[in-house]
Amino acid sequence: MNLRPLYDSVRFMAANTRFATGVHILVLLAAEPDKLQTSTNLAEHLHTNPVVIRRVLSSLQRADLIVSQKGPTGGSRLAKPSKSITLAEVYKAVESNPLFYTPDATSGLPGKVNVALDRMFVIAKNCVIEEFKGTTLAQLVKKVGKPAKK
Amino acid sequence: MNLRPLYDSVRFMAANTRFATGVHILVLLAAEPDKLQTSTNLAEHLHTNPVVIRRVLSSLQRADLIVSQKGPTGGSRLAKPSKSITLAEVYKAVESNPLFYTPDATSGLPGKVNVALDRMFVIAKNCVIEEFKGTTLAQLVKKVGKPAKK
DNA sequence: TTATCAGTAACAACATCTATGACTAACGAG
DNA sequence: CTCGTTAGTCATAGATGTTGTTACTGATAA
Repeated sequence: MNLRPLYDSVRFMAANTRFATGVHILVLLAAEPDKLQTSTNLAEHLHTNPVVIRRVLSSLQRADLIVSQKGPTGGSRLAKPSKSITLAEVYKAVESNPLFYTPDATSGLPGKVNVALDRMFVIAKNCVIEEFKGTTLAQLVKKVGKPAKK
Repeated sequence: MNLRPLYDSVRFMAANTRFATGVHILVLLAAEPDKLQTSTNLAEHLHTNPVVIRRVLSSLQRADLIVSQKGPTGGSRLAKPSKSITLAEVYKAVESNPLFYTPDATSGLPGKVNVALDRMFVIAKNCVIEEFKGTTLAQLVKKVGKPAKK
C-alpha cells in the first residue's frame, strides 16, 4: 500500500527568519556597544537588504532593546548591556505569531478540542520562551566569539 | 517618532493546522474505537474537505497510529488504544517542519550564530515535544467529554 | 460486476516572507 | 541655511506553503 511522501522539511525561501535575524543584529551590535551601526552595514554582514534589517530594528526598538539615530553619523546601538538582554525578549519583540493553529471549529466536540489544544499551545509557547530566557545575549556572544577586528 | 505596526498575529487562511487536525481526527476515532470512520464522515465533523482529512490520515497511518481499509464498509480506526497514544506522537507524525528558521549564512560570525541558534531551536522543539508527551489521547478525550450519542 | 472508499496527483486561491525600489522625515556637516 | 546621509515606511514582485477542490487510480465488499 503506497503512502504519500513526507512533507519536506527543507528550508524554504519564504520561511520566517525574523527571530534569528534579530539575534544576529543584536550580536553584531553587542560586538561594539559604543558604535552606531548603519542598517546598510548590518545588511552586508547578513547578506540581505537594509530594509529587511530596518524592519527588524524597528521591532527591536519598540521593545527597547536598541536605540536608533537618524541623519549622518546615525545608526543603531544596544539600549542596554548585552548581559541584561535574553533571547526571550528578542523573540517576543519580533515574533507575535502563535506556534500552532487550530482549524475553524467553535461548536460541538471539535470546538471543545480546539479549546483544549489552544490551552496546550499557550503552554508550549511559554515552554519555548522559558528556554530562550535561559540565554542572554552576552552568553551567546561569548559562545560564538568576538568578531575578528580589522 | 513613528514605528511600524506590529506584525499581525491574526489567524490566516494558509496557516498550518495539520497537527490540530490530526488530533481532531484521532479524538473522533477514539470516541468509537471499533467503528471504521470514512474520511467523508470525519470531514463533515471538521467542516472541511475529505481529501484534507485523507492527507492527514496518511501521515497518521505512516506513524502506525491508525489503520485504514479500502472499499465499501471501509474507513479508518485507531491502530492502538487511545491510552497509549501521546500528542507528541501525533505531532511528530504530521509535522516535520522546524519551529524556527535561520537566515542564509554559513561563514563568519553570522555562520557561528546560526549554528548556535539551530542548536537552541532543536532544544526548543524537544521542549515542545516533551510537553506534548504529557498528554495521551485518552486523557484529552476524557477532558473534552464523549460526543453526544444520537 | 459494480459501487464505495482510500490514496494521490494536480491545480486554484490565499496568505506569509524576503527582496527591492521609492519616498518622507530627521539631523549632522559644512 | 543647504545638502547629503540615514532611519522609517509603503508598495510591489517573486517564491513558497497550506488549504480546498476536482479528478483519477486501485482495492475491496456486496
